[in-house]
This record gives sequence, structure tokens and C-alpha cells, in this order.
Amino acid sequence: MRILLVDDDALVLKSLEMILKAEGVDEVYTSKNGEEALDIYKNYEIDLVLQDIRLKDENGIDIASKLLEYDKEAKIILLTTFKDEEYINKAIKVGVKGYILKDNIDSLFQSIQTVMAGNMVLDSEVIKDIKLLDQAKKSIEDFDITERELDVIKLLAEGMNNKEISQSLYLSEGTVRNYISNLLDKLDLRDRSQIVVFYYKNLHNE
Amino acid sequence: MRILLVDDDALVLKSLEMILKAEGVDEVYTSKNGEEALDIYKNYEIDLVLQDIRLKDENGIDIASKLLEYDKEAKIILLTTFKDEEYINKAIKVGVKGYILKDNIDSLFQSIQTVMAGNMVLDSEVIKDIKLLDQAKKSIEDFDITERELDVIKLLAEGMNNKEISQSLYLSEGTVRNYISNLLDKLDLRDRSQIVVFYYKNLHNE
DNA sequence: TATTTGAAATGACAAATGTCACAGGTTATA
DNA sequence: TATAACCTGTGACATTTGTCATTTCAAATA
Repeated sequence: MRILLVDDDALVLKSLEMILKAEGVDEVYTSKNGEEALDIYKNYEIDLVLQDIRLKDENGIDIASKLLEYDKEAKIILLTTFKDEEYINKAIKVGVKGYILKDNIDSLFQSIQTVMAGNMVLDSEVIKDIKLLDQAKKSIEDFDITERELDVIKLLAEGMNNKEISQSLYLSEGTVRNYISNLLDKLDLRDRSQIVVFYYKNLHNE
Repeated sequence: MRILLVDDDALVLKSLEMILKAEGVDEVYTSKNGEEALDIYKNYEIDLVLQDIRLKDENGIDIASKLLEYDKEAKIILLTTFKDEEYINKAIKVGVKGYILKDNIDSLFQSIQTVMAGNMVLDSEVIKDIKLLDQAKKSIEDFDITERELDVIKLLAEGMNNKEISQSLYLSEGTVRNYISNLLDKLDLRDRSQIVVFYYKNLHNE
């Protein structure tokens, strides 16, 4: 198995290399910036890239992005510290196959094998925070919105007008107006468009 | 290691059990519905749950959700077929630690070990489709929207009314109306709320 | 130069929206 | 029982919104 390491810290490169060799990885290449990494990737048959997310001047995600542009099947694992958790969404979108914390170096080889097997590995510490972010969004009950009001909001968020909402919920149009008027008051908004915005910014998930 | 299997197909249970025993798993428990699963989970010290996402009458995600309610550290891997990819978002939100395709049964034990090590495993086949969905979203240029029109859309998506938009863009209110009228025509929508919905469903990212 | 295109504007009009006051009904809860 | 909270409804009213025809002006193009 050929692994390419990307890190601007020579010491980290050295220790990762030692860990990998101890696990029986025959060929380990090292690079300390994106250009070098891409160069090596192009000229050797790299099976997997292990890359720090944060280099001196460069953004690890950009490097990963370039590698994936060259080879969209590239297997890239990003190594991250606690502070970098924010990047995970972008990383996943770019197409990275692994996102693990440096703390969790014990299971590093485990993760490498998982990625080699065609799966994706995310550190569960990181996942926790994604969920937290998500829940912070999903504070449906923080505003005291009733069931019925929520029904109306959801239909507003589909772009329905009053008549359509009234038909959907078997209400009169006037009642729908009242609901909306109350909602605007409760949420301190001005018109239905703002309710739609509110929905997508605060209540919408998935 | 104690593993609990959840599947309504006795044959699948049997074969999974054999696979796991061949890998050296000492104790394998089986259950064929959510209630049974929860019961076993409570009474034995289960390390990991391997569960079909689709049971006869039950939704696998609901079962996972109940298990996680009882033990929020529960390590659950969902087994899925190609058809079920839609569930992945929900699964991640619920707190499942693995989501892998049944096709990929070869690397099953690999995945189990990864989850045991505290990481999360997602099948990359599934991930592909998530990315595709995401990209399908980002087709900003597919609709022939001009720069200026996009400006208007973005302000609509902030919940502004015509006057506010006109002040933001240094236009007259009438011009803003015309822009919106044209947009509605182009996008085949009816009113500004639908433009907001359109924005959050199609143009908005991150 | 003449023509076309795009951005911006105006005014008039109909329809949709939001506000307000009020009212009847149900279901919990104090 | 009284009270409160929620759901539903009506009618009148002012405002906002969307449509349409038409105009002006500048820049690009034939």
C-alpha cells in the first residue's frame, strides 16, 4: 500500500511515517505543501492520502479539492484538531473519505483500512458537534408555537398562498390569515416572506 | 465483544451470526423486532448493535432512536440496501454510528472494528448520492438569472419588502417590482414567498 | 448613423395580504 | 366553577404586491 503524507511539520511527518511502517505499510511518501503533494500524487500510484487539514499558508480542504479534481476517486483522510471541527461540512462536500482527530491516532490504521475498503470514516467526536449545531438550529419549541401554527408555517415554507393553505388544512381563508397574523406578532416579523425565511433559517432540517 | 443483531429475516440473522462468529465474536444475540432488541440491550451488556434499517412493520431508525434514548452512547450500525439511501440524513441525526450497504458485507467486520474504536463509518456509495443531491442543488446558472436579478433574490431571501430592496439596491420601488415580476415569470412562480422558497431549496448553500 | 438591447422608471389597476375587533367552541387547569 | 389557552370563524379596512403598457436613457452593435 502506498500512502502519501501531507503536513508542514517535519516531526509529524516523521512520526506518522514510523507509525505506518510499524503497521506494515511498505511505501510512505511525504510532502509539506499542496504543490508537492499533487506532484507526488501524479507520479506515483498513491493508494491513500493522509493530510493535515491546516498547513502554513494553505487550506487543507483546498489541497484535497485539487487532488480530487485530478483524481475523483482519490482516497483522502484529513487529520484535524479539536479546533477545526467547523470544516467538516466542507470536507464532506469536497469528497474527502475520512475526517479524524489527531487524538485518535491509535485507531488511525484502523481508519485507513476502512477507507481502503471503500467506506468513509468520521470521528465521532466531530459528529457530536455536528449534531449539536443541528440541534441548536432545531429549537422549534423555544418559540411558543402551537401545533396548528406549525402546520401553517410548514405550508408557508412550501410557498402556498392563503387559499391553498386553507384548503390544505380545511380551514377558512380568514382563519389562515389570523394564524399568520398571530405568528407575525409572536415571531416579531412583518410578512409571510419573513416567515418563510425564518423557517429555512431556524426550523428547517434535512 | 457482544453484538446484538436486529432483523426480521431469520435467514439473514443466521448468516450474520455465522459471519461474526467466524471473525471471532464470542457472543451474538439476535432479535427480530424493536421491542425484543431493546429488551436484550437492557439486560445484556451489548457492545454494538447491527440492525437492518427496514423491518416488517417498524422503521429501523425509530428502533435506533429508542436504543439511543436508553443509552446515548449505544453503538449502532444500520444495514441498508441501495433503495434506502434517503434515510441517511435522519440516521446521522439520530446518532447512528454506521450506515453501510449490505453489498459491502465483506468489509462488515472492518466497519465494526472502526465503530468500536469510536469512529463512524458511512458507506461511500451512499455518500456519493448525498453529494449528488447537493450538487444538483447548486445549479445557480441553470436558470438564466442576471446579476441584478440575483441581487434581488438574495434580498428577498432576507425577507425584505419592495421598499427595503429598492433602498438597498438604489432603485425605485417600481423597478424592484418589475424585477420581481420578471423573475416570477422566468422561474414560473407566483409570488415573492415562492421565490424565497426557491432560493432556500435551490440556491442557498451552507 | 441607425438599431437594438438592457437597465431603470412611471402610473394605473386588480388581487393578495395583513390588521383588527369580535365571537363561538373545546379542552385543560387552577 | 372559573380561567386560560387554543382553534375556528367573520367582516371591514388599509397596505402591499404583482401586472402591464409605455417611456427614457445609455451602451453596444450592425
